[in-house]
Amino acid sequence: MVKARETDSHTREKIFRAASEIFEEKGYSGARMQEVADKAGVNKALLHYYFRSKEQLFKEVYMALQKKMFEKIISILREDLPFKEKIKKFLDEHIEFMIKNQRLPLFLLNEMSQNPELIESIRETVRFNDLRTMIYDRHAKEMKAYGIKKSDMSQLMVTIISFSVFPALAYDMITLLMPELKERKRFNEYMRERKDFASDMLFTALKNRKK
Amino acid sequence: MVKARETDSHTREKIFRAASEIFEEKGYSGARMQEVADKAGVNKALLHYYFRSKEQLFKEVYMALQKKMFEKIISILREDLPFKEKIKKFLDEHIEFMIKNQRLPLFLLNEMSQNPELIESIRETVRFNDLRTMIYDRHAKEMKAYGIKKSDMSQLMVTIISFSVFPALAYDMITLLMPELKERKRFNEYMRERKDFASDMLFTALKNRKK
DNA sequence: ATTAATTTTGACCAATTGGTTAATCATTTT
DNA sequence: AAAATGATTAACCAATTGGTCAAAATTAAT
Repeated sequence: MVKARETDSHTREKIFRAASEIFEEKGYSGARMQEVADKAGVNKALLHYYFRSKEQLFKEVYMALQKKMFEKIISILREDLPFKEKIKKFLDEHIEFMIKNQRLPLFLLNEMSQNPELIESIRETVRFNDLRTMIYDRHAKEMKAYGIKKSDMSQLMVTIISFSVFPALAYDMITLLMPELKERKRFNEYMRERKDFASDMLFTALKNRKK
Repeated sequence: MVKARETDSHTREKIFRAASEIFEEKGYSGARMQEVADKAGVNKALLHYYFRSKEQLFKEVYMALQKKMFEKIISILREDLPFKEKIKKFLDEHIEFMIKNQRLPLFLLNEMSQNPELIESIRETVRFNDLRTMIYDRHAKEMKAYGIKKSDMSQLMVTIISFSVFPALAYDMITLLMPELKERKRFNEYMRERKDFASDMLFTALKNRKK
């Protein structure tokens, strides 16, 4: 039984993964340490051995998930592409990301609202100053061509992000109005349809906007 | 026999209001019966006297809040107005509604995802069959003029709703990117700006859409 | 092989939490 | 005024939950 010392970090990892799933599904206050232990297949005392407390374990999980979310958004926006290409790529990749991580944004927003001090912790792991300025300055020429002012950027960015994030967030509300989307496959199709829908709507509006 | 003393419904009402606030803020699993009692200024046993259990109290609160949310959306969409007016009115009224009820959608979506059997309960209090069909059929002519097909309605409706709901849902994420919006006053301004932004974007896109 | 260090466990603890109950207080009815 | 009914409370209770600890099991070092 050379079960080896690899179990060291292996066990910690198992716990972390189980905790991630359970916290993401039930939130901090809904999650139970015993359930995490069961899912990880270890004794509950081990959770405290590797991660002092529920709060610590949660914080580590939260930070990782927060990083996952924001890094995805920011890395795409940072890329060196023409504006239109960049937005299209964002919609494509981020909608795929939301398909694979449907529960992620609801979890994050909920915990943020529950625990305001968590919010700023993102700055420890991901750097982003004023994304508006960054994007606006980088695409100065194109912005001018579209007649976009810096002050328009706030509405614009929220709108673009909402195209991909909102359906993931509001899944349960949407499927109430459109029950056929409850089927996973149909919902994913719907999300992928949304790539072109959003891109068309956005750029048609920009191209023809009134001064 | 005179219908009991005024305190009857008064106390029940106080508890219900306190519970509404606390559930909306902390969710089912984060809320404590003792805290509700304190906020209502009554003994904890009274909560059980008027509402059997935490679950019952929660369900009553949830149903009321759910009704509040959906009735607002649906009542506007039902009104007898030309399509464009209707959408503009929706954006106006619903954005004002979201300003006054910022936490409402996050609460609802969270509880729905936590407790799937709650979702369908809406049908007990608010009637809405297929909103898409209802709206599409009612505005058949205008839809044709815009070149909108019935199959476009799903994306369109989600997009329109997201204009008002997403900023309320994603408030904490948005203020992370735009810290100046943390000030309540500025955020409300931002929301009101959004009425015209959304309406312009939507109708410019519709008017110029490619076949 | 022995010892030392690390990891894992079961049994236990104290605090919290939803819920109950019997007594008290207030109001209405007779 | 007394009895009856309803509202309110303090004191408990049982279950759950995060957390601890000493012993056992496993792995590494001597």
